[in-house]
Amino acid sequence: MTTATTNRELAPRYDAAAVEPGIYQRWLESGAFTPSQEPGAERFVVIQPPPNVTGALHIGHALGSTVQDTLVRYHRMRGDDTLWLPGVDHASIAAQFVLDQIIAAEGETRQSLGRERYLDRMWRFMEETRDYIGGQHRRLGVSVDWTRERFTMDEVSARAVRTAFKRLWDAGLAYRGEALINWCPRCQTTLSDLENVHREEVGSLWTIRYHLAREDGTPDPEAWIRIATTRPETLLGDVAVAVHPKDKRYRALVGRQAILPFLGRRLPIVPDEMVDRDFGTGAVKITPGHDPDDYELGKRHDLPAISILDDEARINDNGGEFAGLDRYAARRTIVERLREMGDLESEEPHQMVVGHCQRCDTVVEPRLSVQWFVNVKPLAERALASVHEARTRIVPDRFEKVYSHWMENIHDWAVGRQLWWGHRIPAWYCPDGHITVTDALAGPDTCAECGRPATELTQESDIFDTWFSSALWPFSTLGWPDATPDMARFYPTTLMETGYDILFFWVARMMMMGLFCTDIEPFATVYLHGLVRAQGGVKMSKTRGNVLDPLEVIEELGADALRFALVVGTSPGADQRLTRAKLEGGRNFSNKLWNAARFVVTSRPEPMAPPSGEASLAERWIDSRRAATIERATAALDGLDLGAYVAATYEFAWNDFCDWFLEMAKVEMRREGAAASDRARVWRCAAGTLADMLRLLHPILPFITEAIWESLHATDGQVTGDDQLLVTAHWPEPGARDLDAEAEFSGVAELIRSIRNARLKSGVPAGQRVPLVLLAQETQDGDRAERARQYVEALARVQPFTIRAAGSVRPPADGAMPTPFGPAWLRSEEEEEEAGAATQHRQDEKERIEQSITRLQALLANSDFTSKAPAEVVDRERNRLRELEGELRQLRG
RNA sequence: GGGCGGUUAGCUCAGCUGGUUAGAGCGUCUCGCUUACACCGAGAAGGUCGGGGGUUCGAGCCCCUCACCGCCCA
Repeated sequence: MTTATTNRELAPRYDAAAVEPGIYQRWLESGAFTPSQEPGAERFVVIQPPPNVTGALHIGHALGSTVQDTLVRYHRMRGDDTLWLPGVDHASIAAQFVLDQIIAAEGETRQSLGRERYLDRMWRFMEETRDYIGGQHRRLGVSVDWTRERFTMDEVSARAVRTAFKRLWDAGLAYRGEALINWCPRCQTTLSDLENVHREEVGSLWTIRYHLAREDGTPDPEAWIRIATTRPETLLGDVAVAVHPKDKRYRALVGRQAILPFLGRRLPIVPDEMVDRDFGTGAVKITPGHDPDDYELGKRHDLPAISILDDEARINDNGGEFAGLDRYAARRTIVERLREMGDLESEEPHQMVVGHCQRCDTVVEPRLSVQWFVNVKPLAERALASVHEARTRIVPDRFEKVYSHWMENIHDWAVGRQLWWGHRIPAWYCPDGHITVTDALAGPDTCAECGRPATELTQESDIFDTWFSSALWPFSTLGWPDATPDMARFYPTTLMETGYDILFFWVARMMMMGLFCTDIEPFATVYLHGLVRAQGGVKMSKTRGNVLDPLEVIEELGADALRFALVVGTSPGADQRLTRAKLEGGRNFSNKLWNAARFVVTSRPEPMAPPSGEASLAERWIDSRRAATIERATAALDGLDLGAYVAATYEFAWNDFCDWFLEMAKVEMRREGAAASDRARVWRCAAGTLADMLRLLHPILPFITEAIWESLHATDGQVTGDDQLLVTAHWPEPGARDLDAEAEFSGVAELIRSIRNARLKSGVPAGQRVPLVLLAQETQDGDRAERARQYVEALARVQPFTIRAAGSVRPPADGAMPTPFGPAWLRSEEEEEEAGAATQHRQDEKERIEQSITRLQALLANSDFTSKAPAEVVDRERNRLRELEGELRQLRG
């Protein structure tokens, strides 16, 4: 019957690269990823965090997608109405950063192309990267519903953005106003506080003399106040000098004026509590146009704010003779000039914190500007209550504190960006200064205040911060603001899975905007995963050259291996190190499964007799282990603990199924004279267990389990049932545990392990069969040992295996090894020679047992323990002591 | 400065509401091609659970304190 075997021929090594792509195609064709409406089914809805269209997915994306896919596949198998909706984010500042570099290589700039051509170019660029990202996702195996794929720049999203903004405007929460904002001179745009990344740097602290003004307003060459600054170039924008009101050194100077070098401006010396007396000289220059603290102080003292820098951080016309110099050139020049004038007292190295552009790392410039803001305080209050009142749960829960702290100290959100790629703010200005905000995609017909026709209105050129559209993602993707069927069916969503590093950027804002727009929390649970680091705990970065490209890993080791490695041994919210060894562990596990399946598939009895007869110990035991594993795995997945889920299924597959059950099943199936019906029954058990194992492992290892499922289905359709594809097969039910079988098995396994150990210690060649005598303690031990005979003989290579009743034979003079059934020794009854090496082993054993006995006796003699500890704990210790005493008796023979 | 997390075997990490002798993978050592798998099998060695103090019959787990590493916020 060669046809059957060639049909099922499987290579001895699993080749993931050859198998995986075809499987993904089959899933797509089956439509498995599109939710099938099951009336009354539980819902499980995940909206995928949209990766930036700017580049490729990195290993962090792979982690998020693996976690989501694992949970989604699990819920799909449970029969839930499951939707995982994919999409990408337009990432305006990041996208422009990348595209600017591309066109720079062609000798173009954003400005030289102009807005329209630049945006055309952007759309083309985006199509390419989007395809690449989609391809990466497919290789990873994501079971997203591609028919619902969204983009933050598509029209549905555009409507959502406009509608949300209009509502904020109508509610008085959106406003346009002047404020000191974070400006990136390279990206040429405002940044939100979150995009301004603070970092410690070593700079200088300069001490400068500001001469005091004489009566006639001219500087007094003999009198000055010493101010300390880290940014001398900003003195061009100084409007005052501030000192602490209680600082005795300067009390006499308060109310007088100093003269600004170069420009001659009179600077009042003002008292303010903000000033740190211990910093520098205790006197600080005040530059409201270029420092947030000074800006606040300026408002308190009614001081003007002067801007001295242009868009590119060059000194503007307010800087007099320094106009046109770059900020750093201006700093050098000004310091030099002060030195020449004798007004520079000192320059010292100074540790300070400097803000950098999150995207391009340029030093951010605080700058006075008119901007669009959203007052998010009222939204934050609701978002805070949602978490406090547990309508949304954050996992792990320690992040609730981080979330709360941020929400409680929230600042207005600068939502405008001076960029081109993004949603343009839907505000129109009329020549009279009126502002019209509309949610109509076509724009307003007339000025909302004076009725001027649209032709006379001009639209705001700023666009929205990308995170503004991202904040609407959980419902804009489902068709909001329209009451679409998907909104009704899938909103609010079940789970938001993302990295803790964007808790503020994104999760917090989704909560706020979700509540504001839809009056309900956008998701029930937020699951935050940790960072994936390289070996040694360092961040992966291109400059370090330690990045792992998901596609390369997938091509070399398989998507399943990558998925496994990303989840094994992790706990929620914790950072992890991804190493080569872990990835290989994933591949090795795949190969193990492959070979176990290969054995099952190829060992099917041909022809197949009707299975019958009583289940063997191996069958009863593996059934019970399977039940236990299903319980563990299910509980772990329900608790979002993927590390525990993988551990449970891995142990079951490798230790229980492969190492023990299959070896025992071989014994039964290969036993000479075994009835065909027994062989059939054992095989069905093996195949059925394998099938459930595949179900259990499918969420984390979707490709290989599907591949094996296919061959199992072809081998014996009865095992796989009606389910042609594993992806839509049902999650297994635990069934009953068989604790008797588990107890009996552990005795047998213990016996086998003892014999193997003794063999090795005695130097018996591995292939050689050894005689073994077992002295059964009690009659039932003899029965159990007899039942275990076939396993012991095969798995411990024993021949002959002699079982005797206690007292019928004398153990050898050097003692015996203790086993759960009684003392045993590796000699036939006739043999009397010493197995010398074993003696030391037994001596070690004896000492170990005696120590434990002493410890337990002391414990049980302690009346505090016996009276205060729970009864079952005390009983357990008593039993343990009894067992140990038994073992010791055996050892002594 | 405030907050959070971490410190468990050589490495990477688990360890549930405190309850037997603290586990896994990799690595190491000893055997082994026993017809699923050497990307494997069998066996073994390896830990004063960061230091100190406390609570408790009992602490890797709870409390206090110190040290070091990392992150977030200001």
